[in-house]
Amino acid sequence: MRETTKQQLVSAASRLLDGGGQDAVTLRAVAEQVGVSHNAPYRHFSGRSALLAAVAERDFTLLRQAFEAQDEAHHDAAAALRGASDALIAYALDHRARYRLLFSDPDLVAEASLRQTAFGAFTAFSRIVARCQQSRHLPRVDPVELTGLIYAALHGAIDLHIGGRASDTKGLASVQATVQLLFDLLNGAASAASG
Amino acid sequence: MRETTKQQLVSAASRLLDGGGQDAVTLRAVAEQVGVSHNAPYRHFSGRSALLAAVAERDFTLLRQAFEAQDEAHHDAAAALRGASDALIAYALDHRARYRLLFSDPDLVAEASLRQTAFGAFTAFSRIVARCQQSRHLPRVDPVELTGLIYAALHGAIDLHIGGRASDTKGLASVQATVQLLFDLLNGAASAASG
DNA sequence: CTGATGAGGTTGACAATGTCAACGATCGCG
DNA sequence: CGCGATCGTTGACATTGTCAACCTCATCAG
Repeated sequence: MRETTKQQLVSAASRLLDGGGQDAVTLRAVAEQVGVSHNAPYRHFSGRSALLAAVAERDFTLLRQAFEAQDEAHHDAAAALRGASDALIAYALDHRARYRLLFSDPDLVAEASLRQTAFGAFTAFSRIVARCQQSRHLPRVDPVELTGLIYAALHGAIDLHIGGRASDTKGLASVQATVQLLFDLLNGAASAASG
Repeated sequence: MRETTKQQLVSAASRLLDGGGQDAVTLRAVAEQVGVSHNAPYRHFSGRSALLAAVAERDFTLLRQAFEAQDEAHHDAAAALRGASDALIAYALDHRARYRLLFSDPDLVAEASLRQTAFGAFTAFSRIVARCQQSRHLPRVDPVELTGLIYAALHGAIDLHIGGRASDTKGLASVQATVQLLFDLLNGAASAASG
């Protein structure tokens, strides 16, 4: 068996999301892509938002795995942090509408299981941050608070960039430069405190 | 004259946005609130997105004014920065859907004049950041980059909080705590570099 | 074998909504 | 007076999410 209809629906929704944004993801278009009738999705999802939640859940899991992979791939904690950040940035810029769905969609908070999955990605990221604190690349403040700060800065930089709310002149460099600046300054603060 | 129909439409849209989120802002509901027919809005706006853009434009101007007010009200640059941040946070938490419209809506980038207005708010904020650099409360790196970082962290913390993507257990404190941590660490980095 | 059961799919309908087209009033101005 | 513009109205239409009713067919108890 290749892919169940349910999985096909999720894949089709992801594709439409990448192609034309949120508005392009109509249940009817999704159904047509899979080759079923306009009401078939209701056999697998309670409605449109449940389908989008499934897309988000899948991608949050992929992100968590990407973070874990970076954590394991790098002996140097700072390199792991850069790798995880770059992975998130790359995902966001390659799949803007999907990124927005995961991190900014207001209607998605309802599903409790999705919040759990989202928190899983956050937790994987936090482990890398904690390693950086151990190796004194980051200041030794409350690890959860610090992860929250870095995660927020990353998300904010990405989101403002995607939305064209910031300077807008500098392209991809802008996000990476902002994040790099944060890491440099935090590194400076860590050195100041420990040295 | 109290308020032109056009202004009433913008106000009604804001109200609906606050009350029921993006989805509640249907052109028909807006028209009904104002007491005109379902097609009257088209005499003032080219369509739904143009109406939302007008809402965003008005609020961006209000935010810019709030930033400028904080800049002028505080002799201490650090206090001005805190005041401006608190103003943004308060606005965001009081008007979540509106905040999302201004800072995260993907369909709003089209309007060029709106980007200008959004940039105006950013610029007002950047002046406060520059003052903090002068008084050595913030490290003396590129002012635009630093403003971008702080703005991104602020937005990210707010957005993740509104969306319930972060720890979620700590309420309003979470956003303020995250921002405060950033300011403390940046202050530490500034002292390390200059002292 | 048979017949009930349930999962997965289909067709048809409906209400809400954004948008377009055509029509109408009201007022300033030649 | 009459003309045009501004503002508003009514009516219609396509799209879309969603519900209800029906179909089909594999599975499985008896």
